[in-house]
Amino acid sequence: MSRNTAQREAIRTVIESAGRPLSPQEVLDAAQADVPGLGIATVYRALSAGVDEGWLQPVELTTGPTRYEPAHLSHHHHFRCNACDRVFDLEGCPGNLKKMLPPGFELDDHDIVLHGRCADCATTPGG
Amino acid sequence: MSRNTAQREAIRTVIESAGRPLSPQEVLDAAQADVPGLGIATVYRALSAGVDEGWLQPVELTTGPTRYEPAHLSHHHHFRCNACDRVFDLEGCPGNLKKMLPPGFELDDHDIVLHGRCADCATTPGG
DNA sequence: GTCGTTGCAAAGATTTTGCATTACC
DNA sequence: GGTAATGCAAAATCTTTGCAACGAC
Repeated sequence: MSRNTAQREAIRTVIESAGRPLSPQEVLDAAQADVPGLGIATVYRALSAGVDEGWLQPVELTTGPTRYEPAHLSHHHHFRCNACDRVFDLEGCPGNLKKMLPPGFELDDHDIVLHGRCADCATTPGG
Repeated sequence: MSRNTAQREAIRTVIESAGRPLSPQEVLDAAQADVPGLGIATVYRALSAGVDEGWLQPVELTTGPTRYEPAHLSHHHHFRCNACDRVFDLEGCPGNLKKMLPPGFELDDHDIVLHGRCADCATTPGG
């Protein structure tokens, strides 16, 4: 039976309120505001526990470390900003990807990652 | 000026004849048939040099290490087999991904990775 | 009090770098 | 012969694990 520690509560709150997928390091940086002594190993363990418990899902990207976001979100894809390295959720899905498969291949799942500049960075002249 | 060493020639031959993107470890395993003493560091350096020289491109996937394939291939996407861990090239592209972007976001590039079982593994009963 | 959780540090795994030696041009 | 490239091993980065101490229930 899992316990409600200050560390895990802080980690969960950070993820639920982020509005976008976070990397373990981003989770650590944000959660340390609540729990100063928090260690990165605890973050990894809490993320792993969250996935096991079902409320958290990993977001595998083509760039950088795995991010994590709440599992209650419906099917969607992701955008990574080349300037600030943040990842954002996108709505919609092109669908009909089976037509890309060679004969005999079976499709289970798919990932789509768009790259570019987020609204914040697109309006920044120098960045 | 770069030199034509047996190591780099073996590495390049392996990649050009593979027909699918290879990981550094796959390149090492295959190229060691030609150059027995080949080391992994040499593979990484040769791959990096190939990207710099323009004939090689990295394939970033949502799972596992970066793969590499020849740069002369036209726009395409990838399929990773969950059973044998190999990656295959796919033809086609859904296109019209801009409609997924939130307001103010700028699209530079995109990756699509399909997951499932390749033709070889789909017909294997137990695998 | 029990036992899941934590924080530190050490260990893995993957990729990069330092350096003396090798070998292409 | 000059110098890019190699191979080994050490380092760097990211993630996992061991273990003694802590603290939720």
